[in-house]
Amino acid sequence: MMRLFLVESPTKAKTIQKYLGKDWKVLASMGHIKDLPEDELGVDLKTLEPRYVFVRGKRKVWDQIKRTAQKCESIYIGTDPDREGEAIAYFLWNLLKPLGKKLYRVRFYEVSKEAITLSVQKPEDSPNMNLVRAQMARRVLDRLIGYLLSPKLWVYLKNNRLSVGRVQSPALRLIVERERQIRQFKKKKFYYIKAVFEKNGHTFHLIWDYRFEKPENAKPYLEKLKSVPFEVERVVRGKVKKEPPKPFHTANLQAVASQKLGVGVDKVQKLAQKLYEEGFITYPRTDSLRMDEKKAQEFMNYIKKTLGEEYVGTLRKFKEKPTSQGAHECIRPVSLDRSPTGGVEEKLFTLIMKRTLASLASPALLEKTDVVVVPLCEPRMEFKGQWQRILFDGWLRIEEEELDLQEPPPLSEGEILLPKKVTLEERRTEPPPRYTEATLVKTLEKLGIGRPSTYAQIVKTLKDRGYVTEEKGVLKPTPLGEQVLDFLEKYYPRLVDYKFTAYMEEELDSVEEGKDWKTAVRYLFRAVAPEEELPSSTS
DNA sequence: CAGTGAGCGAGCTTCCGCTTGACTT
Repeated sequence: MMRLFLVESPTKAKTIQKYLGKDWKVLASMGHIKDLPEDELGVDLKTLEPRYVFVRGKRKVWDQIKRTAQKCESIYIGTDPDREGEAIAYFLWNLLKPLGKKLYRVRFYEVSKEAITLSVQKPEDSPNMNLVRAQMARRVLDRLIGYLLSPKLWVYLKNNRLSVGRVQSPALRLIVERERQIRQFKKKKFYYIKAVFEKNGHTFHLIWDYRFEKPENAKPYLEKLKSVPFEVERVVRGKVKKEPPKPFHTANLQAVASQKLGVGVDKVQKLAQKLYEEGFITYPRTDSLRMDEKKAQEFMNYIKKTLGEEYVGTLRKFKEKPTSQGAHECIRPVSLDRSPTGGVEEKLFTLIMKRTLASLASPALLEKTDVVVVPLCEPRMEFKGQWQRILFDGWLRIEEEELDLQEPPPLSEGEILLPKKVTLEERRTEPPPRYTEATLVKTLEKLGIGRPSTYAQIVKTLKDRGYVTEEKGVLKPTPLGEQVLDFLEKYYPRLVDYKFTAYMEEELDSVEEGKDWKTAVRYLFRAVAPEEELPSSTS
């Protein structure tokens, strides 16, 4: 008699099928099977009880699973061990229960033969209901906010296609707020004095770190400095370690790759998905920085073989963010033996490979030199400069990161110098830069807004709604986007308050520890929309 | 009798997050 094993993704199913062999049938749910209905609220406002229906097109998937299940003696549900995966497991469990077969929930944290076999040997008797309820809490709160508050906006701005949401609205605020900072920003010119020296054919300059508002103010100093010798007061050399970068996860990869390859984050995600499906890289939607120990060892051996022992670093453990769900590994090559050839795909793979290897390589060692030179006159003006050079390149050798490095000037303390020239430099203060898709995604991740599978989607939603435009990769709010934010700041300020959204996360997370999910949702929704009528629980 | 306006109801729209492949632009 066969046994059935269920996972979320077909690619994973194929791999696991190979590990488990012929006595098993491995099928994929393709994500969520059941969800709230699309065309109505789907939540009872009195009881907060959600009404779940088949996701469009998933009835077929379920039929296939059911047919197979009937032929099997037992069923193992191996969806991802995170909040969403647990919810998928729960719905599968409820659908399968009537079949009267033996049901198990299994968890594994990497797709390897050992991990799968072990999980099957130690199955659990039910889904983790705290995790399931935590997912429901988020789902229902997001639905209430989205479907009850968006219509307010339709009335207010007379446009039935507008939307607000727990994720998109704070993202909109980031972009609008930055635009307002830029608009208010007054560019200010300022001036500073630069002294150029030459020694042994080595030309270098030092700067007096004092800002003049008007060039006239600098004049007396400039005059004085023209004919004055300088004394080298300090030459301080120190060694600085430059640690290797962390490996990639989704947010990181989108930010770095879209910048380096000059493509949008959605394109990066599509390419990564393709590399994943072709077996070149690990799962591309992850918030984990974890790396399989054996794989890391293999990569380090490769570094040793190609660059030498001294380039081998360590496998570091990174503190997982509280939002991290830990179901996957970082994004890394599956193997160094196979790589795609040609096109942007190869470039993306190379980027991932280099970052992966670099993360396991040894730190670079830099020599930092601080120089202070003082003119022999009053008042005391400290001219400073800083140089860095590489003593040992370490991981830099792999990533080939461009560093602005120059040889320090050959100076020793007490030495007297005559400047070649002393000039007044003009600069202006610059406003903060607008967000690009890449920097927005990074900021969202930092604020804990959104999930790896939706980062690219968030930007698209804001564009689709006409809230922001993108020109030359730069995001700007439209007048409509600004109106929407005005509306939110006026009527639902907490929805666009980063501190409150962080607090919301905390409250929702407490459901995972066993707090009643409906209480949390009711409380949070009331906090966001106090005017909104949400009847108290009657029970 | 033709044209107007109020009132009503139906239909469409909206969230976030998980996953591909079958569609269209």
